[in-house]
Amino acid sequence: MTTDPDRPDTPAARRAVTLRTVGERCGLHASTVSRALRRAADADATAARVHAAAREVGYQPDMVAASMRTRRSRVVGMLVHALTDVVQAILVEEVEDELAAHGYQLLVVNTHDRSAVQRAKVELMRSRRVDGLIIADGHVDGAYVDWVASLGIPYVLALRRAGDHPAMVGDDMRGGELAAAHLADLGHRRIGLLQGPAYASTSAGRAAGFRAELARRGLALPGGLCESCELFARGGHDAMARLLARTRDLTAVFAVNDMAAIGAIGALRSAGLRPGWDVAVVGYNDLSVAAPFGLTTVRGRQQEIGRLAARSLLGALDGEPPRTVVLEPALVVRETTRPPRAAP
Amino acid sequence: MTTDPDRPDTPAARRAVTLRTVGERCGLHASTVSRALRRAADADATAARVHAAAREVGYQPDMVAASMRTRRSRVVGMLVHALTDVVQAILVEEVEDELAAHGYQLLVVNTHDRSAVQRAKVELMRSRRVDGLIIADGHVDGAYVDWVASLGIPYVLALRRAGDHPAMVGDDMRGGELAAAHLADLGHRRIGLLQGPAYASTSAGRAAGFRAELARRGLALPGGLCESCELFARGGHDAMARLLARTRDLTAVFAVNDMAAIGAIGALRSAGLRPGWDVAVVGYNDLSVAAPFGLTTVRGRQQEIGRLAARSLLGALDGEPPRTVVLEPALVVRETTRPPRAAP
DNA sequence: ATGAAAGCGCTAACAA
DNA sequence: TTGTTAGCGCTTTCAT
Repeated sequence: MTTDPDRPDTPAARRAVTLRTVGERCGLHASTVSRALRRAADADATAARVHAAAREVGYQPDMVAASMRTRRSRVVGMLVHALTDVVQAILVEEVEDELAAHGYQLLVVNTHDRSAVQRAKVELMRSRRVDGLIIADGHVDGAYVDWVASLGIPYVLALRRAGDHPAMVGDDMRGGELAAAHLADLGHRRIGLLQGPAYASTSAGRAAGFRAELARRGLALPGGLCESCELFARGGHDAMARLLARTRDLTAVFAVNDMAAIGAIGALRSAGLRPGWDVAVVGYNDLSVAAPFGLTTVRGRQQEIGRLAARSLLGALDGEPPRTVVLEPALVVRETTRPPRAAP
Repeated sequence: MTTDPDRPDTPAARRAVTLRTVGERCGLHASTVSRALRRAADADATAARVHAAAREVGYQPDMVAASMRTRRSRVVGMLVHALTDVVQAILVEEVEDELAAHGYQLLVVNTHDRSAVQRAKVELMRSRRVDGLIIADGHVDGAYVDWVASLGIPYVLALRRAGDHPAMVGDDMRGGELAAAHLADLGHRRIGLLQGPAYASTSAGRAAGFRAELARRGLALPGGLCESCELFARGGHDAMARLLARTRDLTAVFAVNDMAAIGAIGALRSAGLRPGWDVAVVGYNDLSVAAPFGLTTVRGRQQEIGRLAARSLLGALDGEPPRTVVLEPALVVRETTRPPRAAP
């Protein structure tokens, strides 16, 4: 292989192609090259010359070096509790797309909602000099987010709120009300609730709104009709099974997210009950799995939340203080909700 | 606020706490501090002293600077086609956990399986000086991965294979055979196929194995019983609907992934057919949604694939050449497969 | 407009 | 063991 040290432009032979390399190629100083490269290729004669030379020697900017010098990494950190929660995955996907469109990259971490992990990973990301943080695993007790805020790094919450920290969220309380109102309007009176962890404002808000709306209608939730569960299919399945083991005297159930609802549907079928006909089911989020299941649900608007969170953080990096945005939910009625068999 | 420039140890007042700061604090040179900090806090007297001083001044290593100096970023890049594909999310989650346990961080990008995006993002990650790449969006036509390989950066494929590039995958061909054998053994003769994109070795392999096993039994797939679809719920739903619009003369269907199978189940129900009883359904991956649906499926072992990919890349970073590992699939029989109504 | 020089924070050679 | 020095590749004064 002919490896001329003066022209290391075959990809395999490349070694440290820097601004200096480009400069030598076109007889200019590295600093001039740096400036010219920031201009468009057709801005002026030198810019054109420099861009051409850069291409010829296969120059690739070293963003690590640039980060070091400018103190801006153009990397954003994002904390999720688990990527396998489809809602969190949607957020990450939207955030990554939006950031990429603005020249930023994304460092994601799973925290499994464990506070020691949350803090450790924030520290790690700060070591990496991320420009800002998107927090999708916030806890209502503000300790964690308060701490992040105290670090002085730009941040914004997504999906879940915590205290008065800037957050892009859905109106979960309102969504819970919509679910309750819908079932009550259909004539249901004994309605079960599958709720999630209290530390997540999403599940807590939905459950609270649901209970409040029922109470407003004089239908306060009977004690035995509430189960806590983890918000994925198996969790919803098991919780519904436990509930049914205790009583079958119910005609509807609201699960605070779609996966739990789908699990519940499975449990109903196993128990010989037909979802929709024997027991109405309402979920939350309107994931794409909801439609083929005919699941009545509440639109969670997580794509928009992801986009907004990314844009909001980008804004914060430009000095605009982030504000909280609350998106209005909407009920999506499908086949799993019908009036009770023996409507009053 | 009292901001003593000599002791900027209140978090709010912190500004550039470097090794020098720590050194000044304990009367040692920055390089000595650097070395001491790499030792355990209880290794020796100076180590203890330095660790204490570092804690006092709130020192946090600057990994950007370290990367620049060492030419190792301790960041790994990962390419997925979409995070909202649960299988990809599982891979990312496992990879992130495994990398974190070894002090590495993860930069994820969505490529939507578009080759221009794949290349652009690989370049971006290289600019960021990632130590290696995990490719979960490989295409069977090797062009993309061949190109990555030519860059000389350590890499390993996950889930999908391409040419002879090192990959951690399931035996998709074998899995397709298992599905076909199971349905044929139950007595099904007219079996439909919902296949995915040909560029993914996963769907292509499963479909090929399925067809091969049927052929081996003299049950070659009738032309009208095959539909291509996008591998998520809506895609499976629509494909099944198209298939049913053409003919109802089938007693079983194999979808190359669970989400498509679930969509197909929805379409069957809409058409007044009972999944399992009127038309048997087999999926692929054994996602957690499969169980509450009673979906018969093939275990895809994506958690293991993610772990292996991460470990394999980590090994590659230590100089061990990665090897291809193929995991054996297993059939998981549930309620959506029964013998045909009028078994021959 | 371009060049020279400095320096971001770290680590690795080398020297003491 | 500890200190000194140099330099990773870039951007940004400052001079020219």
